Amino acid sequence: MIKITLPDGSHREYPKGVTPLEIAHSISSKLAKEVLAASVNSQVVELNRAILTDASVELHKWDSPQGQSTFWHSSSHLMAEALELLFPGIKFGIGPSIENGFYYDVDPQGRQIVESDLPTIEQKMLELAKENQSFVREEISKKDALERYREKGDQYKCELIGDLEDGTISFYTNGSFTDLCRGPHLVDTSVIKAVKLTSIAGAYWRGNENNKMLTRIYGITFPKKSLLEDYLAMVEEAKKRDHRKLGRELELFTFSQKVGQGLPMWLPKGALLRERLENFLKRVQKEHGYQPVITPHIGQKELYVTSGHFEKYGKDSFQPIETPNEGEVFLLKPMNCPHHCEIYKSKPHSYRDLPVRYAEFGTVYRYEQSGELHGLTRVRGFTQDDAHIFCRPDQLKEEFVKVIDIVLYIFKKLKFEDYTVQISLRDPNDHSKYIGSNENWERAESAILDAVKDRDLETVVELGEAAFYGPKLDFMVKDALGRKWQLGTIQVDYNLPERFELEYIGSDDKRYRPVMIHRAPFGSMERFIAVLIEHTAGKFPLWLAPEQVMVLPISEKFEEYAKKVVNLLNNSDIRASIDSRNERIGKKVRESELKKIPFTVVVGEREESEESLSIREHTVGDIGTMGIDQFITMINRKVKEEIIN
RNA sequence: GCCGAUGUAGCUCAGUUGGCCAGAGCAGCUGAUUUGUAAUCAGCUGGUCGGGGGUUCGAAUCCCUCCAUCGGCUCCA
Repeated sequence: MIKITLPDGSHREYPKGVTPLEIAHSISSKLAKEVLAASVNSQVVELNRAILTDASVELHKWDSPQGQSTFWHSSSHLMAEALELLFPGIKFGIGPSIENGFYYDVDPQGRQIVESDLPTIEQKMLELAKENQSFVREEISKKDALERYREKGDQYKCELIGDLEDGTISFYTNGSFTDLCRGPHLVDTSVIKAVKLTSIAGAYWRGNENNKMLTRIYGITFPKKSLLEDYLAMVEEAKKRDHRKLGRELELFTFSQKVGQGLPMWLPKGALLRERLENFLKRVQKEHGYQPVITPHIGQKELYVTSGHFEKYGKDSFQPIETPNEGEVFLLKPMNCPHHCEIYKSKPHSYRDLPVRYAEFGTVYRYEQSGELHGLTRVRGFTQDDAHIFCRPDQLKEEFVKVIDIVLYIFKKLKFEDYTVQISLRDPNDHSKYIGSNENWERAESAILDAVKDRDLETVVELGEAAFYGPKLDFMVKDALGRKWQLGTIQVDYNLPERFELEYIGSDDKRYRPVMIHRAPFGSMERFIAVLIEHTAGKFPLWLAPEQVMVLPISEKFEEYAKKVVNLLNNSDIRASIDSRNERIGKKVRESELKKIPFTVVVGEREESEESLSIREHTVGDIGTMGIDQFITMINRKVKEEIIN
C-alpha cells in the first residue's frame, strides 16, 4: 500500500500502482467524470499514470489551469490527427496549449491550408473525438525516435529530437496519429465536445525570421458546447471595447491614408482627453521635483552616432533628412534622451544640484514594420511622457524607488489595477545585442532588483527583454482581447552618460559621472489612452471625459434657458454643451448615452420656472432634480474626489 | 518585413455563377411636428465600388500590381 496526500491535507491508502483516475473514483463518481489531469508530487501527469510511491496528489478539473492546458494540449494532437487525415504527408512543427486554447504549426508541403478549410477540420476533429481515442504514452530511445521521424521524413521533429536528452523522450498516440510529446494528455478524446478553430496565420519555424514560415492554426475546445458559446460571446463583447472602434465612435482620433500609416491624429475630443492626462502628469511631476524642458523634433545624425542609436537602428529608421548643404544630415527624433543629455551638458553641475530631472512630452518617430502597426498601441509617431533623471551613484536607488512610487501613484489614480511588473534583463546567451561594459550592466541590474525588493513589488523576470543600453522595469497590461502591451518603463543607464561624457563636480572638486534613469509612466500617450479606452470601454471618469454634461432642452422654447445653464456650467470649468436639435427628448437622451457622456441634463418648463435641472447619470438613469449651483457643486466635488485624493 | 484574410456613401452592411442608370439602415440636409428621459414622420443629398493596369461587347464581380486595414509571426530605442 502507498499513502496518498490530498490537497486538503487528508491521507488515504491505496494499493501500489493506483492511478489518479482510480483515486478520483474512490472519492466520487462525479469527480471521476470531471477530472482531466492530476499533479503527482507537483508534476502534472495523465490520469492513468500508475503511482508507485507515497505521493501528494491533486486532481485537476476544467476549472484549473492544469486541467485546461491538458485539455487543449490533447486537442492540438486531435487537430493534428485530423490534419494528417485531410492533408496526407503534412509535416508537423510544435503544437502547444496556450492561454486560450492551442495551436499547431504545420508545413502542408506546398499545398495551402486556408481559412475556408477550418470548418472541415473542425468537423473531422469532432468525428475523431467521438471515437473515444485513448492517448497512449510510450517512452522511447533517442535513436529510435530519430529513426521513426527520419523514415516519415519529418524534418522538424528530427530537429526537435536533436535537442533532447536521451532517456527523456516520449511519444503519445491517439488514433492514427503519433507525436513526439512530453505530455501529459487526457485519458481519451471523448471529453472534447466543442471545437472552434479560430484563425490561421504564418509563423516562423522556431520563432526565427530566417527560418521557413509554417502555417499556424489556432483553435480552442471545450468539454461542453455551452462553454464554447459563452467564450465566443465573451470575445464578441471584448471586441466592442476595442479602442480602434471606440476611438472612431467617440471621435477621439483618426488615421488617414494620405497622412500615412501609423500616424494618428487627435480629434478635438481626443485632444481634450489627452490634455487632461498630460496636465495631471505635469502636476504630479512638478510635485516630485521634475523640470519641464522642450526639445526639437529632429537632431543631427552625429547626436545619434554618439548615443549609439544610429548604429543600432539607423538602417531600420526613417531615413536621414538631408539639406541643400552638402553633408548636413538630420534624423527624426526616435527618442528624447540624447537631447536631454545635451541639455544636461549645457551647464556644469555640482554634486549638490543632483538629481536633475528633465521632463518632456516628447514626440518621437520610429519606423515600425508595417505589419506591426496596431491602432494607437503601435504607431510610427507618438508622444512619450518622458523624463530623464541625472543623479549621483549614491542616489540611484532612492531615485529609482521614487520613480516606482510615481508610477504606482499614477496607476492608482487612474484605477489601473490589472498590470504586471516585469524586470527586463539581458539575453544571457547573447550579449552582442547590447552596448556597455558588463560591470555597468551588473550595477544597473542590481539597482533595479534592489529597488523592487525595497518596494516589495511582485515581479516577473524576462531575459532578453532589456533595451540595448540597459535593463528595464516595465509595467505590462493587457488589452480587451488579452494582448500584452508595455506601458510604463523605468530604465537604469550607465552607458549614455559615458557616451555623452556627462559630468558633475564632487565635493572634492573632482569630476564624476552621473547615472541616468529613463522613465515614462504611461510609455506613450497613444498607447496609454488606447489601453485606458479598452479598460473603461470608453466610459471615462468624470475628470477625463471630453464632454461631461449634455444639456437637452425639451423643445425650442427652453433653448434660452438651456444656453444659460451651459454658460454657467462652462464658467465653473465644467465641459458642457447643448443639443438643441429639433429631435425628441428620447432620441437625444439615447445619443447622449451612446456617447457615454457622464451627465445628461433635461430642461423644460418645470426646470426653467424653478431654475433647476433634471439630471440623468450615464448608465444609471434619472437621478432627480437639483438646483444649478447644487449640480455644479456636485460635479466639482466628484472631479476633486477622483483626482485629488 | 513575412503568412493569410479583407477593402462598396461619414458609419454598419446588401449586391446570386461578369449584364439595364450600384442598393438599404443610421448619420447629414430640408420641411412638418414643439416634443419630459435609449430611435417622430416625410422628402432630399451623398459612391472615381481602395489606387493603377489588364481580360472582355460589357467588370464592384475575373487576372496582375500597388496601397491600406484586420488576425498572427518577427521586431519594438
